[in-house]
Amino acid sequence: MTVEPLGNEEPALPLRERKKLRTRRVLADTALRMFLERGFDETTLEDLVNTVEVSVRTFFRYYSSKEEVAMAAEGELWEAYAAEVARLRISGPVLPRLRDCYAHAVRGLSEDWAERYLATRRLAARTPALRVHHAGTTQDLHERLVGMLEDELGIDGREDVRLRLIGEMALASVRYGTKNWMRTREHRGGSDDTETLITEVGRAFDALPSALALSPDTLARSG
Amino acid sequence: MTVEPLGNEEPALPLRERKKLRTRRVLADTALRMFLERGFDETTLEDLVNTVEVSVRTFFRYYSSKEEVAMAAEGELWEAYAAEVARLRISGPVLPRLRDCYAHAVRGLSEDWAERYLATRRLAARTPALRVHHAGTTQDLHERLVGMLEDELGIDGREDVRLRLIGEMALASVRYGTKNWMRTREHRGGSDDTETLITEVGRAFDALPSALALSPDTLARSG
DNA sequence: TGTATTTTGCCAGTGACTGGCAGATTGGCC
DNA sequence: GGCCAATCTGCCAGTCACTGGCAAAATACA
Repeated sequence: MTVEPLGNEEPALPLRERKKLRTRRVLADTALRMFLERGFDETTLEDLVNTVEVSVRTFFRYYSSKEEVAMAAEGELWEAYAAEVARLRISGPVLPRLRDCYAHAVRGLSEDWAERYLATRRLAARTPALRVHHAGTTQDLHERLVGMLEDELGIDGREDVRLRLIGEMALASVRYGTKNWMRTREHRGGSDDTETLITEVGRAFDALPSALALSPDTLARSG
Repeated sequence: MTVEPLGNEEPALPLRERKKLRTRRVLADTALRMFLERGFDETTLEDLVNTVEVSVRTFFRYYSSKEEVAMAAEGELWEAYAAEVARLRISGPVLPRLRDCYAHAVRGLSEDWAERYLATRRLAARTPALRVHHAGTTQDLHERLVGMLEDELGIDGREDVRLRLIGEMALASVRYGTKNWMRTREHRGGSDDTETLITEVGRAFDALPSALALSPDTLARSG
């Protein structure tokens, strides 16, 4: 493998684990770069594994599909977000807690994550297959989050849809916050991407109640 | 093709068109039946086209993927829904209009649609590939609906997210209304499925404002 | 009945993905 | 350092979804 070491991180892990982590990372980075350069559909899996110098069989031991390796950065975010919500003990309003979980999750990711994520989402925006994959993983995340919250709060979703609606709101906030973040980064490559993303998503979260309250004429049941 | 005529419908259409419509329909019906019996992954496309007695090449002139033919009933619904919203001229509250569009769309579908749709959703519930496809088409529908509404209302989504939130609300209502409908039909095969579906989705629509209003403690920004 | 247009079937190919098995690499133990 | 067990990797052969091209069949229309 033509890879230089990634520097000092987790010297506690055994060699084998570090090597696996590195392969996983190189696969995702190389895939993202190649997909951005040549296009997702135009780049075959064989192109990728030849570049990284692993076999096709090995690739599928790290990622379950071509789409998954392309969206690896988003996968990291969803995992971190779900992990934050999993360790949540709730008392009080749910929505701001979900907002904080998102912020914590993003801050816990590696330093260059934001840049990779921006590139990932730009790629997905112009690749139908990745948009579908994105929609699927987002839906799965929603199910996981709501399921965990229902367990934690002892709520039966069959009878009370409010929690599910809050889940939709939270995901909508993440969606539109991220969309705005991408827009701000559209014409200028800025630093401090991570905090900007958190700010934008947090803004979308905070704007939710007022946005809903501000449109009684459009939201109200009958005028 | 071992197919009996479907009876008296649209005698105005030329023979060729009727034949195409019938092939399209037989493909979807047969696919749904085979997928339900043997499972989606276990049924190959070749199994399907052998049963219907068309070539693989012909299949792909009617449906763009194995997933699409499985979800054909949902595709009809999305098309009808989008068409209703397209012809909408808005003055007043948006959400109830979207609810009515949905009801009109469902009522305009063929008589046995509800049964096929129920079977389709049950199949999707146990088939990961179809859940992903469902998430993708739902996302696409959302984009289409919001785009049309923005054009109609002259709203720029970059500045005003409220319309997009209303779109999310509408789709959430359709989701949970449909889920409840599936639940009511779970243990008893009932007739009048179409009106029951409309009722359930309408109930979800109508419950939205109160559901949001009823949970100030969980929705409010800070207590 | 003849002709133009559309639809279909066949063929050969690409590319994503998988199971099985042999060989290489690593971790733990002496 | 050397050895065994566990794990990881690469190769092979195969399945299946999906596609372009071209010739044959079916249909519309005169």
